[in-house]
Amino acid sequence: MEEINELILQRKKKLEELRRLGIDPYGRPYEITHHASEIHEQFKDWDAERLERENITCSVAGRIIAWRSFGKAAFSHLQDFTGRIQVYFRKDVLKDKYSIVKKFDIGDIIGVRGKLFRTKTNELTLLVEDFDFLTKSVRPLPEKWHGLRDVELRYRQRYVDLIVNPHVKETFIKRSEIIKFIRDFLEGEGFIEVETPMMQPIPGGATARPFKTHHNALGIDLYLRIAPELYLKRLLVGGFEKVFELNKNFRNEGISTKHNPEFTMLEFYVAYKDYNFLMDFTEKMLTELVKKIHGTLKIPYGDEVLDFTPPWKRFSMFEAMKMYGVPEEVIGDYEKAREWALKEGIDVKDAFTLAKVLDEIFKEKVEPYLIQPTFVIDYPVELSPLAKRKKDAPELVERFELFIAAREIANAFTELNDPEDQRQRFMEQMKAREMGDKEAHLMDEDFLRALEYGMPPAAGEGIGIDRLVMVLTDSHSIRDVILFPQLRPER
RNA sequence: GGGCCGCUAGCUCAGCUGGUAGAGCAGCUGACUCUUAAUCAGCGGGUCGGGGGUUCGAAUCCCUCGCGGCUCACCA
Repeated sequence: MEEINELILQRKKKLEELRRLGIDPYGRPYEITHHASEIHEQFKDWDAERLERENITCSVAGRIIAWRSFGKAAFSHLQDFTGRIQVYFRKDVLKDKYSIVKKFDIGDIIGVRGKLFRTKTNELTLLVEDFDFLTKSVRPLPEKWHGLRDVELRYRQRYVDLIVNPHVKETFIKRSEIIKFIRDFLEGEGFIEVETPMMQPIPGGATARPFKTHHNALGIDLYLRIAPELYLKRLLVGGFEKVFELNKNFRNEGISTKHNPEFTMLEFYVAYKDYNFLMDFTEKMLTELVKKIHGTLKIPYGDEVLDFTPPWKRFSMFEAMKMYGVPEEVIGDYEKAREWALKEGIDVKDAFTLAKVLDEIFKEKVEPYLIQPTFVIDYPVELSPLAKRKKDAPELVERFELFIAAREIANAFTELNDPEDQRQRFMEQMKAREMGDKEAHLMDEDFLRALEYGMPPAAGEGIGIDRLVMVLTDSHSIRDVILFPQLRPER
């Protein structure tokens, strides 16, 4: 995309002038002694006299983000990954080389070396004694006060967003810390990280529509996975007792502030445990995570304060519904439930069973109010074709969902390991699919074969990492926690 | 996919009931060796998202297409 723009032409002209002066505008490695924040950290308590006396020389490299020039001297701020540092150029120090300084533009990347001092206003500053030109920037950056506001540009040109909007970088650093913490925590608990197919012949493990692709050499269609679940459970059959996978899933559905077509999911499985164990485990893992990231268990989210202090509330799905005003008789009767839902203005036109109607009512009447961390447990079997039935209530399964800030953050259950029951559940899903439910699960004979070899009793959980990061970074769109969210191509 | 809102200079934004497209920052030229939204003087910069229509005349009104945001529906 070659555009003719006066500002770009001016900068390209300066680039040629640099070449004429013998400067490589796209430079070489540069040896630094400090990052910007390290200088501030190390010398924050040093006053002007001490800096003068001890004659500290250091070198930093970064992008010029501010420029104030006075003819024979200039102040600038350099920005590196860690922060900003003021630097000071003087003609009497740099002599002939000062003519190059005059060619600098905001956005250029340079390396500087010199003495630290404090200005009249006490700002820690580097008096440049020598510098190397490292990279010419031929495109003008957004302006210094307002930065880049246009959300479309922020997502399309995330590189610019990252340069000029500091909190964006902080969010993604936090994201990295969150993921690292989870990996470390699970490994500390004896879990093994595995990688299972992203391209699957039968997309399973979730109710969702997949992306389809094609393998030429094999001559088969494949699907980008909607979940790794069925493969991870095959590993339980194979003898793994604690496994996890932390990677992307793909779902061919709408895009919204809570949905990106590719998103990051943690799934982990533990043999010989049930969903009660997972609730305690999740509470422990997330509590420690929040403490690590925020240093406290009470964190802001929009206008709310989320309090992660354990123990978290635990209600059954039906209890929760009653608590939020759903009449008891509605919960046990399809016709009554449907009637009540319609009266309340809830869309149940595609809900042909009691469980589906109750699910709709729950989403409308309960979910929006689950601000504080809350486990909702014991779901209808029909909504959970891979979960084990409750012993004393076989129409329910041992399953929980964790809600935080009215978002489903985790979904977990005691795994169904009876191959005959599993086959029945698949059959029912096939029936639903024939009725037009495009998201119903597909029959997976190989998975059933694996169960027939025997999968130990186990519990498994999925945690939506992007949503968790949203909650922990006070982000209100999933696009703010995904570096390059999916957009329509530019035209 | 539906509804609402937006798209004007590199960036952030004005532009009224249709009448010669503006500001700030950034840029260019000049002055200036402790500034930090530096200052002072001068200058340049536009397919007003694209296309079509109405009109003597359209950034402005109408139609259409594109891209985005919010929201509803589906989902995690």
